Amino acid sequence: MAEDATGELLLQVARAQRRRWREALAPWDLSPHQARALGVVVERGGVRPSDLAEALHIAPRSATEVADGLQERGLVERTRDPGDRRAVVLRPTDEGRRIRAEVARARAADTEALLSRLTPDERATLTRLLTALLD
Amino acid sequence: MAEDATGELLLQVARAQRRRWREALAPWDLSPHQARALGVVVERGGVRPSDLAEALHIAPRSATEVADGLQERGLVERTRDPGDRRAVVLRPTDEGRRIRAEVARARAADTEALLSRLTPDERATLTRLLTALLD
DNA sequence: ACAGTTGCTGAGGTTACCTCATGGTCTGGT
DNA sequence: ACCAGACCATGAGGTAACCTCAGCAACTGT
Repeated sequence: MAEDATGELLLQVARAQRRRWREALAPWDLSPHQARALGVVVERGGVRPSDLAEALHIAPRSATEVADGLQERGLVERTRDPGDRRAVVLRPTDEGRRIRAEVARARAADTEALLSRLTPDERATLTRLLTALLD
Repeated sequence: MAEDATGELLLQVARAQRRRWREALAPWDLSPHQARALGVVVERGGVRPSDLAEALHIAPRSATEVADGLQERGLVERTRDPGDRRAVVLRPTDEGRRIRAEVARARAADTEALLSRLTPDERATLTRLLTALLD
């Protein structure tokens, strides 16, 4: 029962971080999922909905809806793939790139605030241990 | 940007653990949320829906529905609070206690499998660091 | 050249939340 | 001893984020 607490702790810390992130995202009225999707679109420059679905681990059909949401907010636009006229390519708008940069900054600051409780040494150790847990 | 990876890692590890847990729960056809609710009911012996809501961080109305789900499966039963005739008390059935014990065992084994990659020393260190992150 | 596959999306369903309204019950001040 | 106001659970009805299935257009291998 005592050692069980480590797993519980892990989830608790992750939950706290996710909650803080959700709050940090509020100013832009984006869900964590939308923010993540926007990140994928900006990073890759142009993504097909089906590839976005794979990146987000959702069904292809659902990526259409995520794209709808971002398009409504003017953060991405749908363009045609010249090499395949069936396909749609989601591209970030200037506004999308701008917002994504702001979100990334807020997110980094948030993580920094959390990890500032640890010394640089402890941080390195934590990174090492977590990496070991991931295979 | 490099230190950013620690926060990312934390979420990744937690996500992996949650995924494994969800899979471990499949044999009983319980959602993580339901398993958690069953745990609360069994641990406390008897809970009012509003208290369950607080424990699960959901609205009181939603606790009624979680209770419905567990009651349908015969894992909890609704009884009246003799001291307050407005109130309902959710109590575990024998089956509920049995399933909860099995789930707890599976969950412990699962956590153990994850943490077995670390030495006892590393585990203690991880626990210490995570605790520090939680205030 | 056409049968089968692929890419997106409309239609419609499920799940897990939510708020608001209602009816029964408790409680503190007078 | 009363009753105004708070409180408990739940019915009714709504929303967001998923899902599957069907359909249309466009691509591809033989």
